[in-house]
Amino acid sequence: MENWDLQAVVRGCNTTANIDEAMENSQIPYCFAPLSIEEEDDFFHALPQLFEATAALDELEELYKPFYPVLQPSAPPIILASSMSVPQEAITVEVPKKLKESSTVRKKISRKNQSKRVVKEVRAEELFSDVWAWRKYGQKPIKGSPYPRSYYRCSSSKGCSARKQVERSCSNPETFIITYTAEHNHVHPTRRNSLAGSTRSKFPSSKNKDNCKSSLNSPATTNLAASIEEDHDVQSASTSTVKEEAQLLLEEDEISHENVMLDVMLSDEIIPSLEDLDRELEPVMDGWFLDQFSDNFPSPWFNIGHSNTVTGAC
DNA sequence: CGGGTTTGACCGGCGC
DNA sequence: GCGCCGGTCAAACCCG
Repeated sequence: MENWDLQAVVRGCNTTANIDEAMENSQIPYCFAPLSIEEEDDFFHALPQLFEATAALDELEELYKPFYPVLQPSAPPIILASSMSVPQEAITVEVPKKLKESSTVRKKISRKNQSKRVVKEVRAEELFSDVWAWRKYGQKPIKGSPYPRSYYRCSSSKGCSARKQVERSCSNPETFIITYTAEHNHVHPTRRNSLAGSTRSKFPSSKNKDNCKSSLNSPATTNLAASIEEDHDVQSASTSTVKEEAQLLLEEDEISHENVMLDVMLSDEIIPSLEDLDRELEPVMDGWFLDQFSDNFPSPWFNIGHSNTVTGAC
């Protein structure tokens, strides 16, 4: 049985001024992996060629912009889908499709939006680490790949045409290829997930005979990750946790004060159970988390709250 | 009831 | 023109 690592916290609010400044000066998209402070210094001093590639990075950043969260002026930067220990590749793909005029407007728009794509390769725990809420609308087996491709559209805002395809990498089954298409037509999502009705367990007891998914219900985003596992016949512990979700929400609360009411509502649902979980699992998880990630994050970020993951009980 | 996932059907693009 | 393939739709169902 394959055990997925806990879904890592891949989005951090780095509040240190030097890091903010470094990120701005370097023109590196926030979605790139965070470095420790020491690594960061080494990074920018030892790689002059990096700055020669600024133009290329600018282009990359431009292509990434649609997927950036729009921050409040006073908000710290968000690191989107950063990698913990695995280098993250992000390439843009110009799709040279000769798109014919479609018979319907809807189809036309849909196809048109595929003219530019952003492809990322991420680990399972990073699949749904962005700030947007995604709703699955399809899944297809792909020829030449043993794994199906799942199709998601943004549910953060009605009418948003942003789409996301998730497919497990053939060459490295531990990673997933995420292809973003189209753009979000709204700014920061009002909620990370549309929660109404979505807190149901992905694994109802009647269908749960084969797996030992955590009984912890978690918001849709978590269920999406679980869905991916199930899609690929992977039995595992829960990859994400309500605890992490709560941490993310707390971070978002710092980012967007306009969402205070919504976050409070969510926190009310989640936090009490988290405290119980925390008491039980903290001794184990703190040690594990520190071992896993303390070397991969700048300490300011890490201090925000490192005990924000929970294992599923398998 | 509303928002989620699942999944078979449908449609357009493309190669032969 | 035909068939394959990928992307999307939408009905059915699930869940709190």
